Amino acid sequence: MITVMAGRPRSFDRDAALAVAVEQFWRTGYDETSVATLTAAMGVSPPSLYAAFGDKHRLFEEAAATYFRRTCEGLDAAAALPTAREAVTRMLDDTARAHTDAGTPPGCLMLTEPRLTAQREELHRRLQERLDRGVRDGDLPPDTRTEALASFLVAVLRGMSGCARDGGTIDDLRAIAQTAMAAFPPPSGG
Amino acid sequence: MITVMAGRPRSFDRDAALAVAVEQFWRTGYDETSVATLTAAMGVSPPSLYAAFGDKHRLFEEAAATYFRRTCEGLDAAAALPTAREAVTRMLDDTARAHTDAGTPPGCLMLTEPRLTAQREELHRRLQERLDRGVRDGDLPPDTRTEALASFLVAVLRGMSGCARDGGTIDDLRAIAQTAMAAFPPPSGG
DNA sequence: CTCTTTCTGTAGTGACCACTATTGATCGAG
DNA sequence: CTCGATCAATAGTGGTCACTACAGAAAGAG
Repeated sequence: MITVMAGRPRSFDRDAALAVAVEQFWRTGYDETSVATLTAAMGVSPPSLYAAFGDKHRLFEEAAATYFRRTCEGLDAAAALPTAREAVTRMLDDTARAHTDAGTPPGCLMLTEPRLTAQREELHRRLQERLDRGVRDGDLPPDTRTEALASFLVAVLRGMSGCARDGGTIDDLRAIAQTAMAAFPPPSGG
Repeated sequence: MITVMAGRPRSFDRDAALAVAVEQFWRTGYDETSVATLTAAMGVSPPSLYAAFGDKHRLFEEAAATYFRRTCEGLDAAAALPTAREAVTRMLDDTARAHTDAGTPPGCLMLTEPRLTAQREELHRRLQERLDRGVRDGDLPPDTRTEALASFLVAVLRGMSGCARDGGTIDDLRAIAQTAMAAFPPPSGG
């Protein structure tokens, strides 16, 4: 079943426009990002935006999903490291870099936007899974409270994002990450 | 020099109205709190609000200062404990309770509101001062990186606030606090 | 009492919000 | 070419925003 495509084709790149929307929502959040600024930044008139993305809320959801997918790729790469400690260390260092990258807005959309609770829960779930694997692999003590440790790590990540939004540098964020790793269980028994 | 007070007196309690404004800003933040909801909650008409508090921005600043003053009282009480470890432990426990108290909005105004960067810097300064005192008192190792530790603690506090806003319970926040304390330097040497 | 001052409520200001009706342009199909 | 379909841009929709002009009410000073 192939849908027949007659009529005038779209004159802008939908993916490129969505990327611009991601950047806007990332920089100023959902509420502070108006449709007028979105259309201006995307180079698209309001009717075209609504035809292509539905409404502001659905555009945000699509933008947030895009952002989350990209974040998870980095997360999976870190999680693939041999031990939980290496995985978490890598994740924190990636975070320090990403949250202060000059080419993108400071901080993290997922960790800052109030309405993205579900994404943060998913992040927590993935973290805990990696920690549980560390327990199974024996590189974390068997009595490790993986859920509390995952909650702690999410809190630290959120704190790093907030620090970046407040103007913190990559070194500030690395100092937080390094200090946080002192709370990570040592490899040899707990 | 005494100012002569003629004219009709104010018909509402300014401090009580301010307390209501604190609660509103705390619950929904600066941008999401409209003057209309403020006047409704405070039981004051718009012109009275503007006569008593200036404008929305100044009302917010006054509300934030009130909130901050109250927070600092608890902070000072914790800081007065004998050792830095006790002080920080108490502060984290107070935070877990305050951020999930049923009588107030979840989380923390100072740690959530983007425009309150100065208050967070002041919090960081106070934390570092208490840690420095711990080093001087000898209950923290002399090589303790107090600035990084203070940044870490602010990050954890912010993470706890965010967790509370996402629906976390007091036990969730206590688990974060307890895990974070594992990163605190042990009392006897570094 | 009058006069002055300050508060109060009603009612509305222009600006911006998310969103859309309408019209005309531009494509593929035949 | 004509025709039908889908796009795009102009120009607005009602609603809400922070904020205020205005007029009447309530107090102290004399």
